[in-house]
Amino acid sequence: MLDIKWLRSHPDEARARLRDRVNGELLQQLEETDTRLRQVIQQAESLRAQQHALQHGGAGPAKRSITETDRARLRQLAEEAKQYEQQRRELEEQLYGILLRIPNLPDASVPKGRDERDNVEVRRWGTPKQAPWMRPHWEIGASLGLDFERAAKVSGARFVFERGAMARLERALVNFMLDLHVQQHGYEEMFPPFLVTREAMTGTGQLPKFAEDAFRTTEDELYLVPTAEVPVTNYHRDEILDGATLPRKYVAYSACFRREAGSAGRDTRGLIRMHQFNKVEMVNFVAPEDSYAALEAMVRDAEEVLQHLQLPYRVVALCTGDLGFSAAKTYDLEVWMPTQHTYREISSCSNCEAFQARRANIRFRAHPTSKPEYVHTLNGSGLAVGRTVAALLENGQQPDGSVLLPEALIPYVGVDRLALVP
RNA sequence: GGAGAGAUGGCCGAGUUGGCUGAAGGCGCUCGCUUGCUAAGCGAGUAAGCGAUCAAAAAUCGCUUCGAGGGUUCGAAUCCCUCUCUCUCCGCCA
Repeated sequence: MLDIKWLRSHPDEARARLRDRVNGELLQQLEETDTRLRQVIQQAESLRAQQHALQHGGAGPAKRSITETDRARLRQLAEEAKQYEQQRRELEEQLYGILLRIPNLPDASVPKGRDERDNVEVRRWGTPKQAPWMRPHWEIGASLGLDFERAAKVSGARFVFERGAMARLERALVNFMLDLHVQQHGYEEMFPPFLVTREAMTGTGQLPKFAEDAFRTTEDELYLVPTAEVPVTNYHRDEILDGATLPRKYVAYSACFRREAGSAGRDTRGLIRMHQFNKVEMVNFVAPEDSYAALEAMVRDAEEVLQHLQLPYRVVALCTGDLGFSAAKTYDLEVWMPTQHTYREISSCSNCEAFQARRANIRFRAHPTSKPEYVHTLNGSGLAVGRTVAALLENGQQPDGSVLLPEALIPYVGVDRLALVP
């Protein structure tokens, strides 16, 4: 959510900076509603002030005895004030509804552009391999413990069973990533709930605009988390944090659930686009002046996972048109996929500035006596585990159909290669 | 799921015959003083949000907020209703 006061005083700048992200009509509606609301607020408050003046008769405590004429007048004032309050509530709701649908402002450093083709590559690491004999990960995986057919029988499309060493690899990756971030990068491990309320989903920006992407339980109106970002960011909802405790860096594993509405036909094979996948997520709460340095650090933290896994990748700065709803700036990490001859997203690290903090009401005091201000929140995958498995299979495959595992993973998996499941 | 108790400011905790309570007291925190360190002591201060005046800040004025929503009343932390959450006991369960 953007700051209404800022929008009020910078209508033209808002329009210009949001041009690639929102149509101008919404901003027009916002201005009109805001103007009407402020008129109504003034009228309602002046009526209340009159009421109080009559009750108190100047300074001091309220009068215990009130004359009949005053009482009649007060009754009338109360009635009028009630009507304005009603209008005020309605307008506030409207205004809030509009604000919740306006995406974040891109930072000045974000490249201008319409879609992913305008994203800017920042750097590369590792040497991509490709060879004619290499096979896509779902083919290699079929004999190594990836079972999509039975998953379809049990759960439908876009689910998977993993068996044996493959299942162990999945679990090993989670542990490896968590250990790395906790031991080397100073994160605190957190284990979050996988079902969250509508308020939590609104706090991070998944709702109200993207309801069709989420799985929802109908009885209780709880949502399956699409990412641990949702529970972990909302962990500090409605809190005023002590500035001395910033930055707070959390890392959490969670299963992630996404309906993938609108992506029919895309990435239908393999582990790339699932309804359920595992992810290790980093979340930072930082003071505003530190958030861009924190974003760079977070990207490096995610990159280090790929480096330990010996997976070639590149870092991409998303352009204004490709930015997610809540993000002011985002770097994607894209891992090399030999059989697709391209880099595929495996991590996304974003600085949301105060956008989520304003929605979720997360503030801090720089000093014990200073006014509360909104924190900046950041989140980044570190990494998406399913896609990491896919990348390991494709990049580590051998001509005999086995898969060599990177050194760093061997203690976690217990073997140095995935070989045929008998 | 059944029965009972509760929800007040950064924290703890008074206040339930409706008005003088935005809210006692304590802790914490900030500033100052004091004691040769530490600890302690003394004094002052210390909620948030919104609106108006203002170029802006500061300041001032006004409004709102005692879990949430609604009701009674000129007036509600205090009375009534609904909901949410927490705690205790019972049941069930990994």
